Amino acid sequence: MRIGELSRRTGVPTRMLRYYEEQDLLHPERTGNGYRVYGEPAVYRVQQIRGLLDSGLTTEIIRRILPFLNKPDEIHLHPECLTPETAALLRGEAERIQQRIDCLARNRDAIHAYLAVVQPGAPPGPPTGQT
Amino acid sequence: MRIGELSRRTGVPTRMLRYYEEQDLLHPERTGNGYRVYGEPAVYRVQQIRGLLDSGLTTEIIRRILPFLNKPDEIHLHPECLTPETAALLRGEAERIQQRIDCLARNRDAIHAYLAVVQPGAPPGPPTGQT
DNA sequence: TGAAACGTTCACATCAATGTGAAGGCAACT
DNA sequence: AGTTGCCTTCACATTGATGTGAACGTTTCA
Repeated sequence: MRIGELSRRTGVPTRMLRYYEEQDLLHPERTGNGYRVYGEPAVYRVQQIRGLLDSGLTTEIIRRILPFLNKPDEIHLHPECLTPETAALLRGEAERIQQRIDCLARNRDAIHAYLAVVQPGAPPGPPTGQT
Repeated sequence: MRIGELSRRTGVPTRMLRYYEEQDLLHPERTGNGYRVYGEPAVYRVQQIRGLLDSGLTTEIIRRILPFLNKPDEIHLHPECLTPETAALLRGEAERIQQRIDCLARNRDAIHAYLAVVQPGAPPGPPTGQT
């Protein structure tokens, strides 16, 4: 698919898709006339990038860990490609990610606890409780 | 304590502490000569702000949810203070936070799965495994 | 008293992510 | 052929979070 369709399917402006490519996060093919062409997996990949950016990771970090973030059933990188430095980087980032998770979970719980106190009877789950 | 000590104890530059105040996230007292004076709870509050900022929340969002993020044992806001709009905001933000958590957890797991495949024998936990 | 360490405000600079628009080529359909 | 819509690159602007420094008052301590 071309950039427009990818944009529509992900909700990410084309400007950003080009930016992510410039940042080495996406690597679309090109047709004869220079148009970018993306494969189907690009949709998930873009969503993944967006989620990580939204969670405070920088494009630089994402670029470095993205190659290792695929499903284990499609591990294409041979272990030889993993230098000790890279392993340390991955462990370090996993830890920083965990810290974010802890912080977010703490505050999510605090919000739910507050709502539970002032509005007993509304479950903390998906139901928005409009009615 | 004054701004310098708070900075030392949190690792956050004084510049940022002043900025957070400008953004209405901190509200220190002032001494006669204009010096900011922070209470002990400010330490935790600054760490909380940092964690949330680091996790992708903006100062604007933090400002709006911060009053509700304290321990339930010190709930000072009467339920009357909670308008339906505020409740909806809180639920919405809790959901956005949950999405971040899910995304981060997914990718943390992917990193651990990768490490487990290429380096069997190293636990995914805290031990950095330098030796 | 004078230096050192701290505080204040104000202002300008940077950096990453994103918005926006110009100028032009390509594709499809009427 | 012309119009409409998508694509290209280039470039400048904005926004939020930070860095940095000037100019100046305060506290502390030798």
